[in-house]
Amino acid sequence: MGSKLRRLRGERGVSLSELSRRSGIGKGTISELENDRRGARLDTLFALTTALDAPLGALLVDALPVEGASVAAVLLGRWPVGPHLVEVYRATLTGTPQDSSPHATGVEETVTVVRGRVRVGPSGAERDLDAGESLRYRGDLGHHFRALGGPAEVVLLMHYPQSVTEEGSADHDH
Amino acid sequence: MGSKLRRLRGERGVSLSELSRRSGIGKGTISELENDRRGARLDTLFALTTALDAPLGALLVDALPVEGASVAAVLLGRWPVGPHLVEVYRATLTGTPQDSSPHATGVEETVTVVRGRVRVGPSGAERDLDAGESLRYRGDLGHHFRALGGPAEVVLLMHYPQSVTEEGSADHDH
DNA sequence: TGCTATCGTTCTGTTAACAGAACGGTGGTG
DNA sequence: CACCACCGTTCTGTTAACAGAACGATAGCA
Repeated sequence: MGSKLRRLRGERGVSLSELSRRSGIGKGTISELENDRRGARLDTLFALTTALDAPLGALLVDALPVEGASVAAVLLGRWPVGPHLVEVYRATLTGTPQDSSPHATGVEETVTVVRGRVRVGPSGAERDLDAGESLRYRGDLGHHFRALGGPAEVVLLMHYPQSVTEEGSADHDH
Repeated sequence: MGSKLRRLRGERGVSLSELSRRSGIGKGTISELENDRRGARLDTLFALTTALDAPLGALLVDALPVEGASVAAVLLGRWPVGPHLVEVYRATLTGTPQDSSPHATGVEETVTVVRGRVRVGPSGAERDLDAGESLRYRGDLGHHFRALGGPAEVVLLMHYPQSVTEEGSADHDH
């Protein structure tokens, strides 16, 4: 978790001391959190993410592992639906085209565009979506992501046929 | 937060002592958490939600306030997109038809069905959706939710024209 | 070269989150 | 009634999360 906090702070270009000032959390505390020398209380994490203008989830879960440099994704939720598993991501797409290698068989994806314009879909059958539009396609074929014009934001719903993924941990090893 | 934990535990029909056994968290601890006599550490909340087979978010955020008895919704994420505000909910619909009074003007909703079959849309223009299908409609008109057959599960994306809603808090009053 | 500012880490004392025991309350059974 | 099993709350001692000070390191500037 500490690495996520450090990365988040780095992205914002904010020093540890300044984050301490903004959030009201002692800077020794933040330092030890970033170095995984401590677990954190919920209110502490909330104060930090608020000061960094980030959702709490950014610290709690891992980014989508399969996607590449032009997709930054944050897991919003994951739960079982019968024998299946559903994951919801909030993702930001940059202009660079992004090939996504096929996922496990049976995976279906639903993309809903929140901002911008996106070209997405299985290779050879891409479609262009404007903000507000949705597209559903099979994720077990190769497919593309690409923002048209400026950067775009989408909500990505992944539907896995069985819960092969292991349950996430609070990674509080200490 | 304590009330959410207590409600969650009640829904599962599990006693405080048994939750303590399952989660490895002392039952005095759980009792005081439920009565808001304490703040919690992240690893504690994670152990509890895991034992209750619920997502962490179920404890952190409030349920959708506008909807009624036949819709149980959990906020998965909320973030600003330019001047707008986007919210993503995971919702469970029971068979009873649910009228939703119009939201503020400009609100758009996107429903993606995850499980079951759902009749949804603005009054007079409902459509039936199977698992995997999506529908987008204006939320500032009256509209209906209704599971067909068994209970259904959907992901609900709300798109507000401006961020009127206040920022959530970790409600750690103490 | 000093002086100062800011960085991130480590140290110190306080506070509170925690486990587990002790407690009172309630319902079932002989 | 006594006895028992379990419930949820309150109490007690330990541990660690926290604020803030002290520290060394690095950089800018006269």
